[in-house]
Amino acid sequence: MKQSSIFARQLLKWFDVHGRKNLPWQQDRSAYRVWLSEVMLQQTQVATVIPYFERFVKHFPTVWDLASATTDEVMRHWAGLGYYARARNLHACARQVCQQYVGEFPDSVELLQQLPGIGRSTAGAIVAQAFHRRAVILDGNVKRVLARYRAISGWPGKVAVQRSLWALADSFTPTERVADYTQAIMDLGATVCRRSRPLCDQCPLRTDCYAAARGVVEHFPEKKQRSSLPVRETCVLMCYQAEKPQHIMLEKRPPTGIWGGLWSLPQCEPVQVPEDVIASKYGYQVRAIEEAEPVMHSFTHFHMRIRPLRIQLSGAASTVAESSVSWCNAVKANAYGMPSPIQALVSQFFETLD
DNA sequence: AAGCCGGGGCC
DNA sequence: GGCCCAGGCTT
Repeated sequence: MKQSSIFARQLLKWFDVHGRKNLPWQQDRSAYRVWLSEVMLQQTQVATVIPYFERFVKHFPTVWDLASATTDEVMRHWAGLGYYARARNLHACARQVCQQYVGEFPDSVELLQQLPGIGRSTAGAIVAQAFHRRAVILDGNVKRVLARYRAISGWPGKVAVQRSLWALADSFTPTERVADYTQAIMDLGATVCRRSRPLCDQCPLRTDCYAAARGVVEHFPEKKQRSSLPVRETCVLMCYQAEKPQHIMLEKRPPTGIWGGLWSLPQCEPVQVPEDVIASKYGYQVRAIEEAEPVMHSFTHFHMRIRPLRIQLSGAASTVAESSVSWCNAVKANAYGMPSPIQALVSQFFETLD
């Protein structure tokens, strides 16, 4: 038997036992309901979509109801789902279907794809699930299943990788039970062939899966390669008082996040006004600010451009009491656990003292 | 080809 | 707090 038919056969056998068959849009199937669910499910998880779908079909039972609604009314029912261009396209699509097709969705991928908000994969899903005609889908779940099954390397956003995945998807799509098949491969991707912690011991395709055979399932699909890491900018405040210039203000960072629990210099966003930050957060007035040369520091996922501001304070702290603040001098500096770039800046600060 | 849209789940 | 998600559209 051909490999391509083994794939569908094993998948459908699994679907008959473990597949999802009680989703709202699987009941009372019509092109309208399938289309609506597919658009809502673009980049949105099933559990999030369900209540929106039910409210939507209650208020707009047919494509005619949706087409004749106002934009505000449609947007109101979409509010909270995100990607609001989907709602605008949905409304435009409903109107076009009523005007151009007398309220009947066309049953071919080519015609469906010409409608707003319907791309290749959504068109395929509608054809397979609403019209029970053979059509190919390739959404995030299918991409993951296929990339692992055949160990397809490269990031799926690349055109060459997309072409390979579409070709694979096409070759595995059967001519019988296409509605169940498309649901099955999505269910497998969502529940077994998950992005993280896949349940390979429950997978019906395991014996023929290249990635599983090599023990590298979680290496697929590959992530987008970051050619240049993003650069974030922050200002560090090197605060000292004229009366005791040998001390610098340190602040203990929150226990979680970047540099969690370490001592560091107070920070602010480049868009903030340091004078305001110091007054409101630490209760000091500023006498003078001098900006030093920026320092670069690299993390795994981004670069940080640190702009040191040497700030002379005037007067004592007013009402604001910061328990997480400490005044550090050159002798005590070693006793503070500081991130290396901050450590370097603090040492540099003490070296430049008279 | 790459950026954008967005709220929510998950780690 | 980052990454990803039943993608499609724009530049």
